[in-house]
Amino acid sequence: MQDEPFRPRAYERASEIASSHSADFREIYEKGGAKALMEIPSIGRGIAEKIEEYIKTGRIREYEALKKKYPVDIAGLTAVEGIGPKAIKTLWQKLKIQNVADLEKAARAGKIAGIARFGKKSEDKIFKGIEFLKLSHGRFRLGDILPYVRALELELKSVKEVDELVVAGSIRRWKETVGDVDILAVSRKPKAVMEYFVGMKDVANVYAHGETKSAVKMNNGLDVDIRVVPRESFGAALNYFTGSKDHNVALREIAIKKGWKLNEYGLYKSQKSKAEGQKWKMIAGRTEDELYEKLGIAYIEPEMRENAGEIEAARNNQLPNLIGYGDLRGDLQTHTDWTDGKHSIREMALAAKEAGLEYIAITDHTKTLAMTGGSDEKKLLKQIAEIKKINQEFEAEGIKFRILTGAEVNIMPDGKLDITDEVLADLDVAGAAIHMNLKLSPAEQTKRIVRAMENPNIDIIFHLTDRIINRREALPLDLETIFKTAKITGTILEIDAYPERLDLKDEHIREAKKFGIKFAIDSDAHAKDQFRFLEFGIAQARRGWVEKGEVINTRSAEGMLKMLK
DNA sequence: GCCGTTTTCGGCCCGACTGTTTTCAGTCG
Repeated sequence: MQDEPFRPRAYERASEIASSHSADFREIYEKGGAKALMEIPSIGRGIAEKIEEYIKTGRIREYEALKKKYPVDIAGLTAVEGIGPKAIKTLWQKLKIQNVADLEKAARAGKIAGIARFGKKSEDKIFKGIEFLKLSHGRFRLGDILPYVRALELELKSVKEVDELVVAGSIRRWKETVGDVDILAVSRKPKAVMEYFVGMKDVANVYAHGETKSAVKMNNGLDVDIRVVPRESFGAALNYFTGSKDHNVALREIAIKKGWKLNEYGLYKSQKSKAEGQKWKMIAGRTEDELYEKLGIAYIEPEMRENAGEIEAARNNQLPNLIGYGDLRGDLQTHTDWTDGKHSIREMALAAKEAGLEYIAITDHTKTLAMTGGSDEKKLLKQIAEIKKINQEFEAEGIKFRILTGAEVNIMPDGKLDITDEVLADLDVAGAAIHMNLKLSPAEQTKRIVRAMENPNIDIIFHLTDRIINRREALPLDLETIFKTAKITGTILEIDAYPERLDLKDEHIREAKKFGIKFAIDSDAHAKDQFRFLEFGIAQARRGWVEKGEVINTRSAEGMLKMLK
């Protein structure tokens, strides 16, 4: 708003670093002062001093002075589609608009159309923007919208002017929540594709309808963007449209250092000719592989493109060899109609086999999770016998599949378990998890988990942080202590693939890896069609840079069991 | 405000679409 383009970006970058940094800035400051903060990338003297001022006094004077100058809800107003800093400044100066409520009132009174550089259309757009803001869902959980997106993808692929089409953006990176859907298409008749796209029957609003780029909102509130490029630019466009933005910017900076230029159409080398001055010659862009190769770094999988060290790793040929989507041979957390699952042990096993697995562990809930009808020792022993029987039937019927016995044991507030060690010792796979008493202090929660891991019969901690995406915060845990204990006790940590959990999440997985911890990727299936969830877990593992060897259920049942306590 | 195997000063990613404009600024991704 003050015509300063770069300083705000520097602060924005610093704030992103702060929110994703594994250690708390306050602790870093207390240990090493402002100097230690300045060692963090994107934190220089200026911002380190601001952080210091904030830690010491609880406020930042410059920020408060700016707030006085513009007593305006900038974050709220920019959330209205089409409203940016310049518009906010004008609206404040001319109409004293401070927040979205003021904006709505002014638009309703027809006051906006009269201001310089605003017209009737701007006013309508603001109206619409506010309406959509009220309906806005924020970010969608990937698992909730992926089926819808795949149907949309199929529909668009069937359009005859579409030669090629792919869903890019955060969906291709398998980010756990999705802000909008980015679709890339190749077509020789982009206009026809655009017309089909904005005319789809589920479209609620058209934000933009251009020759090669359009944007709409669907009836379910999801924003979808499409972009059409020529075939020779497909790789560059795919890279550009997959993001993340930070990853793209970093790639462009590599190009610039070489004196080249990277955009969504390709990688270009400058050619000087006397007659025409500077010209750009395309040197890569048909495929992503070609693009990375020309930039001089190894190909980076979409799940890793967050500018979180992957470019450095690619430059040094130190990228991990990520676990693949077909690498799982078993599933170590599944539920049946013995507790809160929908289907029988046999049905679940056959569905797992159908999904390409060789074995599953049946891990129904235990007795203190009363609402699920959790098992006590007696019921567990009965289930063990039943599983043995089904395995024998399978053998007799020539069905090559193994069912392992197990449980999802409930961890009590003090870290004790609700099943005796004697019975736990009989199980093939004993997982433990927190389901209640979520309000304990970080120290108590951490102690609780540590105690469960120290039990020699507990092989795996299921969904460690107990978060529900978009609904429930992760437990406040001292992860360093937990990861250390997991390593020492040989406890496996689960990557729960249930789409609303995805727990551990990507950043925690990367952190856990540093301690040498092994993982299990489980569906947490409560019905026989839920083995499809495993791909979300694998994606999350890939986002955490996990290799096949670090996941115990990529092994055969025999090999996997040897990895347990 | 940050940063530096081209620089401690002078850069900072790049292009499409829209609206209000007669050539472009603002917004978005």
